[in-house]
Amino acid sequence: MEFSSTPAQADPIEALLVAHGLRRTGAARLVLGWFLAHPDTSYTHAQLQAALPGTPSVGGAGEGGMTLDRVTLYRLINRLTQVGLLLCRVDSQRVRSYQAMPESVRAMPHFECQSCHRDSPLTGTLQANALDLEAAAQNALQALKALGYQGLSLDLAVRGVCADCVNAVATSQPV
Amino acid sequence: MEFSSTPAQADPIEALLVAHGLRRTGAARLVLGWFLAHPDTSYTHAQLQAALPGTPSVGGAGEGGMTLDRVTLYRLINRLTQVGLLLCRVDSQRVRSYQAMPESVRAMPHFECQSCHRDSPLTGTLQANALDLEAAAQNALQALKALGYQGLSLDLAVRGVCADCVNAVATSQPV
DNA sequence: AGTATATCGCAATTGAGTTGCATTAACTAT
DNA sequence: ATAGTTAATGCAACTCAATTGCGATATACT
Repeated sequence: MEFSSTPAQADPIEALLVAHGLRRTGAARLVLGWFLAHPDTSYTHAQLQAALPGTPSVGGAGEGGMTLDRVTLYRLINRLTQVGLLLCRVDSQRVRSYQAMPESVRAMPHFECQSCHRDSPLTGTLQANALDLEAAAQNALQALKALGYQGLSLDLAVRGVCADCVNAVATSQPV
Repeated sequence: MEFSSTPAQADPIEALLVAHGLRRTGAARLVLGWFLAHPDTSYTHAQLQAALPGTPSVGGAGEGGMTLDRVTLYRLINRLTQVGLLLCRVDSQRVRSYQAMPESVRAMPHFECQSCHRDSPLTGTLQANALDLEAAAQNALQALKALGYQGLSLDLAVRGVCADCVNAVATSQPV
């Protein structure tokens, strides 16, 4: 309903939805639109629901003001993920976070401390090494794409105990 | 209690425990011993409790026969992980799995399908690429070790939608 | 020995995510 | 446009890995 009754989708968001076999509902437009408007930013289900216009606060975003049901949002992001529109990660605290599937593949190497559960990106010297990794990874990605895989993304996680926690253990308390 | 009252630990398992500030309890010896006896094998909490001697079935493993409490096992593997004796991963279904922290770093690249949630190791052509990745990764690891990080492990995850699921979406049902 | 403190075991709780089902809205064929 | 089909929504109840509180034990320290 609303206005343009034309089944032809000028809107790129709606075009993506139909191209992936999903219906053009208000919720789907809202959520996919949000992710596309915030590339390279990942949201947990809770963060997304808080960020999405509809709740209280800020106000004048795009849509009206109705809140999206918790379960509806869960099912929607599941659908978007299953068709490859979203990228889903599970963090070290077992919470899923989602972001728009990136166009180009980036390695984004990060370190997860198994003691304090901090997750920090590898920087400095490590980032330089990361670039090598990224280059090497591109080849693997190309091979997968050739096999018909879609929406690929690379996650390089280094796990261990960070220097802070190693020291903290020596003097008792974890950091 | 029991026998050797010598605080000096001939047992390498007990040596590891004390070296990491943990007490030499029966549970700790049992669990750490199990992990060390099964390198490169990862267990979820449930799998570990089932595998550990003490329950019913098989019988003559090592210790007596008393079952380990669920919560005790949770806390024990948490402690072992925090000091770097265990490596902990969270799979795509949000379940943690643990294994003995490997000596040498291996990349073990794997693919996680976001639709069917299958997690398969990269093989064949992809494995060749993986070796490049591994080589590149070693440098990053060395850098971290130099900074005082401990018990490092590398996880290379490729995420996307596998060819099966891409086809399945076209004809409706996910695989 | 005697004391301090990890660790254990049990019960109850948390919290992300799921499932069932009746209702509503979007697509599809007439 | 109009009726029929099927997906998406919303609510309540549920699952399940993991955590927390706390009294009871077992290790470690002096």
